[in-house]
Amino acid sequence: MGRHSCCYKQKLRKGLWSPEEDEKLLDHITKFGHGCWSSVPKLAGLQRCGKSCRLRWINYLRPDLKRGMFSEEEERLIVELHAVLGNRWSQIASRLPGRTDNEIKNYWNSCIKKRLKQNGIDPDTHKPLKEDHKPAAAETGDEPPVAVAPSTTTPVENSSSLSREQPTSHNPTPLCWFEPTSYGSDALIASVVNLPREEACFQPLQYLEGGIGIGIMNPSSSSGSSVNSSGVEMQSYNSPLMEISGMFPWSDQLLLPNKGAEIHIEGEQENSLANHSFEIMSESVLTEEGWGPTATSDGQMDRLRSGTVVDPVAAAIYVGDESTCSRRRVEDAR
DNA sequence: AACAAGGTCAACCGCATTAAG
DNA sequence: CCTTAATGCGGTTGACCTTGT
Repeated sequence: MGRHSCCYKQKLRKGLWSPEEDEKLLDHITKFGHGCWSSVPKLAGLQRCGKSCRLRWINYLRPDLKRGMFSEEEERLIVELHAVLGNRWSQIASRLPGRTDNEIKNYWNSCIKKRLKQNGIDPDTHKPLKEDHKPAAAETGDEPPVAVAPSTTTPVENSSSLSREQPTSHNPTPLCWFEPTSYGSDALIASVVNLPREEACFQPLQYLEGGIGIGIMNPSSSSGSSVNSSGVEMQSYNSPLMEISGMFPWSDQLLLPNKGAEIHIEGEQENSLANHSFEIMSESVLTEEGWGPTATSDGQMDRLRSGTVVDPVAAAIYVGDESTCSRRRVEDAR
């Protein structure tokens, strides 16, 4: 255990990669693929250990890397995912196409962390810092606000410091979101979901385990509201089942090539139970074959497939045993 | 121009997990 | 089941760069 055996070998280069080394590695992997990493340096003619080659490929040479500055949307996503996942950089990276875990980790440590602190947010807990730790207003001055995970913000912060766009007909105001029952729990992970009433768009979250659930809540299943520790109004739902919901197990075709598969809820907004429909946007991903037998109840899947009509007061992507999921709706303060 | 301080980021280290024999 | 090798991940380091004095 412990150290990789190749680390003991002599005459292995360390440190920065030269352009020649990059070329050799790129050429080799382009032609033959990496296969077993420990054999790559020998086959590619490099005086490096396999581990070093792997890292160089993943973090620098891979052709699908995006590079360049992080967009505002990427930054917001990182903050939101970090609020749920903590320092699981590889899982966060899997949600940002073209970005590496190392890149995100560096960006977090050098930029986001600092800005969250300046905004009075503890980057570790994603909760407001204590009053005496907050910087003076003058100190927070010119830095643009960083997006804050919704589950951690107070209503005041929602209206003042979030860098979300203003609602328009194409970009409606997020109605609500969900909080996980506890960080690190797989029971419910949906805090990254903002639900525009008119045009909810979800992306399956690769890090979830067990499956993906899609559901729509009916206000009639609400058991009442309460105010959480951050002062955010929470709506509780008693019913273990939503009006329409289903659990779909992860499968390779869902996870690997189509991380960005989308599920839309679309339709005109009216206050009736008959004005919204599901549409599976990527049939190649969420094929019927790919849907598992663990649907919550008979009939619901058929309705979902055919684009059924419901009132999406709220929706969530969650995982695990549905019966253990406590779903909470957070009213948008705006 | 020279230096110091702070920031950035590529790469390494060491541990945990997984796979193979 | 045990051992060992391979792989993956997060934390850390240090070289290089930028900015301020």
